[in-house]
Amino acid sequence: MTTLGFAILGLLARESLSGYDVTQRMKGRVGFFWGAGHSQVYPELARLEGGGFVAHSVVEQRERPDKKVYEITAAGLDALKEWVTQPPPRKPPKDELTLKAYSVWLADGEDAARLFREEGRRYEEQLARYEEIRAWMEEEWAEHLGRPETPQFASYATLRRGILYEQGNAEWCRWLAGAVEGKPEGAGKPKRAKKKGKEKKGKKKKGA
Amino acid sequence: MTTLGFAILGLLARESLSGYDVTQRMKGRVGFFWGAGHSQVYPELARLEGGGFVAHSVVEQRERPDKKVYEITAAGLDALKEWVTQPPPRKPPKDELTLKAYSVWLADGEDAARLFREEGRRYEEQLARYEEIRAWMEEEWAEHLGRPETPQFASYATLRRGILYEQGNAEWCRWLAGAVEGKPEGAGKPKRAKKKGKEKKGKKKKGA
DNA sequence: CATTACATGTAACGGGTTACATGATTTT
DNA sequence: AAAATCATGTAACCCGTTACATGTAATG
Repeated sequence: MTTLGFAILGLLARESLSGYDVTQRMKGRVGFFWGAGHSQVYPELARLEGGGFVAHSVVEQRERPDKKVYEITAAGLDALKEWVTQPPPRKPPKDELTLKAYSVWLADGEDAARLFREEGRRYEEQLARYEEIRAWMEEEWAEHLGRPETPQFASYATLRRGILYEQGNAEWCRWLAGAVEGKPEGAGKPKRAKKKGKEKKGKKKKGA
Repeated sequence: MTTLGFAILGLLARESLSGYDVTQRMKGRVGFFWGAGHSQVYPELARLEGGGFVAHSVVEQRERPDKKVYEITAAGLDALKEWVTQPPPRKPPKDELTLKAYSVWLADGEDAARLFREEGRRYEEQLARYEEIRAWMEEEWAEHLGRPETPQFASYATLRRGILYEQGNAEWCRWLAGAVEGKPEGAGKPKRAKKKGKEKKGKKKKGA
């Protein structure tokens, strides 16, 4: 069973959904950090059904295409419960922005400052959206949030993870943007019309 | 050009390396959050060479296999500089632990608390390792850390990103472990019939 | 009249992981 | 003698993204 399978089971454990609906939640990835397109969802649902973890019933609709509504089975619930408390394989986080930071010493200071200021702003925007949802949850779901056996509590937990994540990113971007600002010359500032004649190298790279 | 290619160029911009050496840095992923095995590195180096971004020279060694030492070219440096300040495609973070949290309402409270306490401990361990490196850098590289044009500064920047990341994870795990602790048993349904043995008693004590 | 939403699939491609393959030297 | 380190590659497979493919019905 793949992680995507458990992601889908996690949705179906809360409510029965069509493949289309599952795809919508996966796109929005609100609350839980995983994603998938419909081209992954439909085959995975078929696989889950083949394994007996879900079952579908066709719902006929007037003036709309018929849809298959998937429901989690007892076996599916068992598998999901088992999986939840199993420690996940920890894989190194891959973050392209951090990778860029690793080579930021080669870039022009203003260009770099612009990048990290911009990215920081986006993280802050996402953070603001999360904080809104959080406020809504804390008001609307007040009774559930002390009860870890409710799906509302679980949603709140993933949201808090998201908030910490965006906060960390935003803070780091702000710091880095400030640090590289006003950095002395770099490469290709003026529309690459002409090459820089100046070299700032005090050090030289080795190699043959 | 792929992200992996830029990751390798980022290493070679600092020092010339053999494929084996590149693989070692990629495994350790210290400082910069990307990873790759040797089966990815060797073909990618060949592709980079085909594109004129790197060049190799064979270094013969007595009592050791010969090695190809790769050096970044001027074209490679240009491509890397160009890439550094380009905004990366932001893709939804995929985190399996957070996905588990989304379904934590189905799990037994003690099992869940154990998982998140354990994971939290690992994040704290990684954090401690990073803080050590940080202290070392701040002492050893004191002069470089105010100079964004040095590779040392860039390494320090990625380290700070790592510290924030681990802090966020650790804090979240601690909070969640506390919140699910003492959760009433049998959340969705009585469990115990399908447990594959009760090994939970012996809590692997590996303290020393 | 055109676009978006609803609704479900398959196919091609690319990147990443694991396994296959070889071989010398140093350490345990 | 066995295992780890140095050193370089290829092949198979899995997962995820993008594109191909089809069709109705609200909405603007």
